[in-house]
Parts: sequence; C-alpha cells; structure tokens
Amino acid sequence: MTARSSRFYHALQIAAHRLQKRADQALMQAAGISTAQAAVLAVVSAGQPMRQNQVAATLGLNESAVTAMVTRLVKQGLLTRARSESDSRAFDLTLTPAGDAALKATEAPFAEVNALIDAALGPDTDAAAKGLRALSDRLSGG
Amino acid sequence: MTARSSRFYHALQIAAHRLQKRADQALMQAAGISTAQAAVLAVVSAGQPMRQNQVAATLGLNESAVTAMVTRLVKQGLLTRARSESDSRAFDLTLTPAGDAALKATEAPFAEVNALIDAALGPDTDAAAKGLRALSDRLSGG
DNA sequence: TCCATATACTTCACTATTGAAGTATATGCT
DNA sequence: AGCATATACTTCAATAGTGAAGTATATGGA
Repeated sequence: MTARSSRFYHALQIAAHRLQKRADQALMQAAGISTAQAAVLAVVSAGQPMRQNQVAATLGLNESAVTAMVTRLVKQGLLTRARSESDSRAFDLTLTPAGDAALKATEAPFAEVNALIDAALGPDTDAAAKGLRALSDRLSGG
Repeated sequence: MTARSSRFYHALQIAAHRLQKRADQALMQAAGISTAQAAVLAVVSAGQPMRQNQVAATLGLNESAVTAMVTRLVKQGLLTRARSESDSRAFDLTLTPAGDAALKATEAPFAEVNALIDAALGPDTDAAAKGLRALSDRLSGG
C-alpha cells in the first residue's frame, strides 16, 4: 500500500465521521433531525415532486436505504408520499410544512459546523471541495 | 447557511461514502473483511496488546461500537481477546495469524483505491490530507 | 395482443454506528 | 478498612446503510 494515499483514505474517513457526529448533534438539537434526514429533505426540496430513485442517485444510496429513510420521515410528518399519476410504480415525494420548517432549522447548526471547517482549512476550502467533487464523480457508478 | 462551507460538508460526506463503498467491495473480495474491520485490525496491529478503549479513541468511535466490532472479529477468528492481568476490567486484544493475513491482504485493494484518489486529486493529495487531519483534530473531544 | 425485459420500489438479513443506562473492577481519600 | 468516584466494558433500542431476492407496473417489439 502506498502510504501516502492510504493515509489520505483514513484521514478522509475519520474527518467525515467526526464532522458528521458533530453535525448530527447540532442538527438534532436545533431541528430534531439527523444529517442523513436533512440530506433527503434538501434533495426533495430542490425538485418537488421527487422520486425515490432520484434521491438514491443524488445521494449515492441504495434504493432500499431510501425506502427506509422515507418511511421514517413520513412517520415523523416531514414528508408526503403519494403514488405518481403518470407511473403507478413510483411515488411522488413532497415536503410537508413541518418538513420545510425542519429543513430551514438546519441552517443555523450547519453554520456552526461551517465555522469549524473554515477554521481548519481556511482559504483552501474551495479547492478542497472541488477535489472532493472530482473524486466523487470518478466513483459514481461502478 | 453559508453556501460555501455547506457545500464542502456535503462534498466531504458524499466523497467519503462513495470511497468507502468502493473500498468495502474491494476489501471484501480480496481480504474477506470490511474497511471498518480493517481499521480495527490496523489499530490493534500497531500496538499489541491493545485495549478496546484505545481502539475507540483512535478511531473516534463509541466503546459500544468497539464491543460489537471485536465480538464479530473474534467470531471470525481474526482477533484474540483475553482479560488483562494488570486490570481485570480490561481486555488485551491481539491479532491471530488469520487476522494478520487478512490485514496484509488489504494492501492490494487499498492500492487500487489509492490510484483513484491520486487521479482525482493529483499533487494536492498531501495538502488535502493535512487539512483533513487538522479538521479531525479540532473535532476530537466534545 | 402477448411476452420479454426494464424499471420502481420493498423485504430481509446483516454490518456498523449512536447514546443512555447498567455491571464490574480500580483507585484515592478519610 | 470503607466509601465515593472513576474507569472498562456491556446491553439495549434506534438509525443508517449494504446487497440479494422479490413484487408490481411499464414498455417495446414479434
């Protein structure tokens, strides 16, 4: 194993895990939802009505993971799920007013997390984000 | 939410998730273990005998997560777990020969993942890793 | 029209994690 | 010695994900 990239792999995983742990605590406190739930609400919000397979593709998740997430979000009253008229295999997902409010309530805690990121990465934040997106693109599909 | 850092947060989470998915497939094929299990074996290998709380601290996990991981690794015959003589609350963890072999077998698949990282980040890989470690340090504890 | 195949989603068993609450042992103070 | 507190780990219920196998509906030929 080339030590350099292996170190990068572990550095990325540990940073992502700790950042998520911190963000999850902040979001749960401020908005009552997890970062994973916030991600789903954000995707639905960006293109209502949204289908489950689009959510899965956007977030890089299995459709089975989205089924479970949507079930929980509907149970919490944050999401609405109705059979599509144009395709009765599919569901149309939309945010409820509560879902919209929860999504808005994530803005403040995300800003806290932002402060930590900026403090650690400073002016290189943009370049790093660009590199990570390039990496994600190469990893999508396959 | 300041769009810039929020984008970084999501870019990081998606990159970490896809990278882990890819690495998990490669490791399972080549070594029969997951990246999470490889991480535990690597930590134990680096400082035998190792205690569960040290593994948890090193990887930023809860002790309950380590209890579950160790249970699975012992069941798979990759790890040995014996009461510490100096402290009978604690356990001494050591790799079995099979655990050592599995850890070595992760080197090749990690090298594959490395190639993808290098291709995407190029010469900035080191700088990015340094930034991610700085971020992790700020997030550890609290 | 029917059939093959593709698509949208579900179910199941499993790994991996959190956080809260509990058990057992160690250790320091009086 | 005895007690309070700290430490090392466990247990439990829940969230979040994977991958394989299944159901139901669409759709494009022959």
